[in-house]
Amino acid sequence: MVRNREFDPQAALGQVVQLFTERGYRRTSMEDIVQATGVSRYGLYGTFGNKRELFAQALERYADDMGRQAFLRLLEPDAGLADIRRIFEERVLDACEGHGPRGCLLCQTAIEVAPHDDGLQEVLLRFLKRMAKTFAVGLENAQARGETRAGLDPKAGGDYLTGALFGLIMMQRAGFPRASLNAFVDGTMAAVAA
Amino acid sequence: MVRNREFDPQAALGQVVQLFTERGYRRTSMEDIVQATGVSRYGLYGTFGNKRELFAQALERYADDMGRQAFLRLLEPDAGLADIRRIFEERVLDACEGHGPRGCLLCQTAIEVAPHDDGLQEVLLRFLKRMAKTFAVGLENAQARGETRAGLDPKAGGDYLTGALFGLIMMQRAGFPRASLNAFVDGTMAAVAA
DNA sequence: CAGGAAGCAGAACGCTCGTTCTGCTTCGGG
DNA sequence: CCCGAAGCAGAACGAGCGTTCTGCTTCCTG
Repeated sequence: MVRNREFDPQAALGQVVQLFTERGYRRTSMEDIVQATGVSRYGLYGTFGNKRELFAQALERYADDMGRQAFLRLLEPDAGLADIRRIFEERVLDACEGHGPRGCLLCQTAIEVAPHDDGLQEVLLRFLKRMAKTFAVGLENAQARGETRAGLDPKAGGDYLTGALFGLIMMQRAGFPRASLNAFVDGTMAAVAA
Repeated sequence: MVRNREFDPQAALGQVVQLFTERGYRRTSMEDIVQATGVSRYGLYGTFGNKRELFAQALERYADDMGRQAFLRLLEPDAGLADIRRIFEERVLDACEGHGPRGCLLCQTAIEVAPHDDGLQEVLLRFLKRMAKTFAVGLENAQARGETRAGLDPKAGGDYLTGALFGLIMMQRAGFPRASLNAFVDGTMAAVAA
């Protein structure tokens, strides 16, 4: 060990996440990644392995960030439906304020990669199951305060909200106007609210 | 005009739809299409144009079939929530009975193609708007018979159901078990039912 | 029945991709 | 202070892609 690395792997991985999220797996070339991160091929292959492994690490990173930023508050006992709604609304705002729809790496993976890569399919499903469980905990908290509709099973509701979030993201990517996205969020909340 | 074509363009396009639906745009090569359809490159380029135009025609065909097969009955006056539910349930059965998840060309387009191709984005959005409108008509019919939840706006509900259908398909592609898919369908119907 | 326009199969072309290799630069340890 | 392990930039390679071209076959038309 003599010469030191000139780049920060975590920062580079963050930019890789963004690239894959916007363009998907096949449309993002290693050359694109070299350009965007400023890291040499040598550095990329030495630090992250090949393209597939790099994608896997980006996926892991994306899911971790998502869990930390958006979903953490659902685990607190005073969380409620408002916090669930906020996750959906932030997603809407995120795309409308920002420079066009930013996409979602989990969706990209589900559609483009997972059906052709059993390993990544397993990883993806693990993240989604965790997301569904977190939603379920949020619903339990909401239920304890009587916010949810009668007869709602929190576990089933967690699966439902997970799918609904992806439906929203899909509408975004397809180019639906903001009014339609808001209608979707309202409909989703109507499915679980009292 | 002397020598006759040896293939049926409509039959070939049907197989192309299947290929793009399963593998997506980038993962499907013209060589794959030649192999699957048995049509020569000459025939493909002469009849359909290049790959992008072929995809556009496959998308058109897919949306037409979808509209004809699943959505037509929603337009009849005696249609109701049961018919809407059946669209979702058929989608669930389709993937579970069949040979693995078949995917959805509209989802593939929304995720993989539309964000990078304004023309196809417009085509896609046109189909989805039509789908939302058809759902809305179905909801109006259901509303007239008092099946829908109080205060439901059929137009907003149509947008909601469109996004929900894509959420379901995404869950399918991600590998969610059938129980989760059923939970999603139940949740979706709970959002619109009385 | 013969000419030729149109369809066919497959070779070929130019390009881009993921990955590896090469020669140079850096800088801690003896 | 200099040796060499490790990082760097970019050339290079083999494979696969979308597309076009070539030589042959078919069969309607006059």
